[in-house]
Amino acid sequence: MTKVNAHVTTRGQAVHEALRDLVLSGQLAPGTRLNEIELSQRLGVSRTPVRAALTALATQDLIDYTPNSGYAIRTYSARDLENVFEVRAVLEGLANRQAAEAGFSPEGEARVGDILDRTAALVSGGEWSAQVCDRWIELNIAFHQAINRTAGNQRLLTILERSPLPFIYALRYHWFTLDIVSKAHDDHVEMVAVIKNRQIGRAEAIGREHIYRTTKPLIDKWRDLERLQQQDGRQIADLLQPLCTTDQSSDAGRDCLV
Amino acid sequence: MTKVNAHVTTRGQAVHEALRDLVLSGQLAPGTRLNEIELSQRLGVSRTPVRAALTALATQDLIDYTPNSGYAIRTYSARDLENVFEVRAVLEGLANRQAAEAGFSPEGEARVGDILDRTAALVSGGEWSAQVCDRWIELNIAFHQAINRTAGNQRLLTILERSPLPFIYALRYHWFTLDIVSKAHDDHVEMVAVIKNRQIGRAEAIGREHIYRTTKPLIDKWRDLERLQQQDGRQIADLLQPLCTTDQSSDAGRDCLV
DNA sequence: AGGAAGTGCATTGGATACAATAATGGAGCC
DNA sequence: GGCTCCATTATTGTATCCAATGCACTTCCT
Repeated sequence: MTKVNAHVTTRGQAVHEALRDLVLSGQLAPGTRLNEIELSQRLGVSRTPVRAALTALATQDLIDYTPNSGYAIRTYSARDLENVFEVRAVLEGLANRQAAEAGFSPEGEARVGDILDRTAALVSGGEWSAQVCDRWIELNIAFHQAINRTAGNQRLLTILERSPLPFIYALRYHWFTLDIVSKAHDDHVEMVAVIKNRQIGRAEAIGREHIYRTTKPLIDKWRDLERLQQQDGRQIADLLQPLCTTDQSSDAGRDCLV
Repeated sequence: MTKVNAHVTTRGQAVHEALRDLVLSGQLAPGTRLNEIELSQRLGVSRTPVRAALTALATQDLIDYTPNSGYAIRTYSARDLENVFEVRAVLEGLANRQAAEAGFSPEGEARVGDILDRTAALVSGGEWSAQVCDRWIELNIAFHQAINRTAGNQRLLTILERSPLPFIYALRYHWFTLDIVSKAHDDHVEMVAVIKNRQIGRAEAIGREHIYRTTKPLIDKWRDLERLQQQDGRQIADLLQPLCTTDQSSDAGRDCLV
């Protein structure tokens, strides 16, 4: 789709990004083994850069690694998800607090305002489709990036950007509803106002709460899936399939890197 | 010293641990390039496991990586350090809060009590030497591990254990004084009491403050070094050397892994 | 028939050879 | 004398080969 690989200089990095997207897209069921040879053939490179990428991904906890056995798509329990978001909540709280302490730069304020306007237009439109949802996700990511950048904490920025909401992206059209998205937007508006007013304590609290509120539906849904799994004896992967009917066509066709 | 490598099954993992210790020990000056061939010869393996280890360490932000150029010991500014500890503070706060929510297990409570007793004995002894300091560091790490384990948040545990206080260990004998260590111990005692009483809000606040208090002297010291660097035009590495006169003999002699 | 040991295969781990890139030094030119 | 360009060299990036481990299947023994 887009030519984002301009800054990539080595095959290892290119494979790293490709596999990262593959894992995050949720196209691979949890537990799926990642065969080095298969991946290298699929990507048109040797095993060496594939192994480098797998090492990096495993270090980031995006995939599981078992010595002398290999790599596999990570399996998340509902408890795992809860933990991930609990951590993220306090980190976003910190980001908001530090953003309120630092205050917006003129450019940052303009950018955030622009993002909010676009989001408002999208949400108030009343219609909700896969395209709109994807567009909203983009704006949402851009918004949080802008806030986190305002905080001026490089370390925090790195951690937040490196721990994306995992494979859950596959659930996005079921997770995000117009209702949830509207509430999220209200949160965003309030966050910006509080940061502008330099209300440090409130900024942190709102940042935290925003994550809890937004992710609770997802955790609940995941817990339901776990329950179903135990009742039916089916794998989560099977239960997940019916939800993964979104267009994966756009992601196909990038078998080769060069 | 100890036989900790029992769980290591591949050379790559062994090299990873060895290089990790090397980096964290602070024996290498910031900016020092990590030559793959040199490292492989020094460790008695080929470049392959060395590269795997370097990839992992760079992913963990313990070293810098520049494509087609190589890896180097990371350089921390005082601001970087501050950011690292700001993040750690909120994470330790979360750990304490969740520990207070969960409460101690009988074994956990016994273990924490034991650690506190030993620390109290060490601190109240009144004497302070490199050996005592090292012993205290062990107890300190064990204490925080015990607390973090009580929180029952695997994700949090992983992040905290993977972002150790960087190469600063080299400064430990100058950073930790009997005064600071005593105050830290008082914090620990209070933390345990608050967790036992299930005072959730206080637990979080104390966990945060504990990190801020403990690390502030280090950040100040680092900032002084930066100032000296600008005045004298000398590199931080040079200014750091006089402080690194601790016994490095114990770390020598592990040139070969097997 | 059930279990345990052994054999063969698939896959990962490690070493080495080769290619590509960047840094360094010197020589030539302005 | 200084600057630029080119060539050489050192180092990283990639591919391939070999070794070692683990797993599954078979087979044999009880």
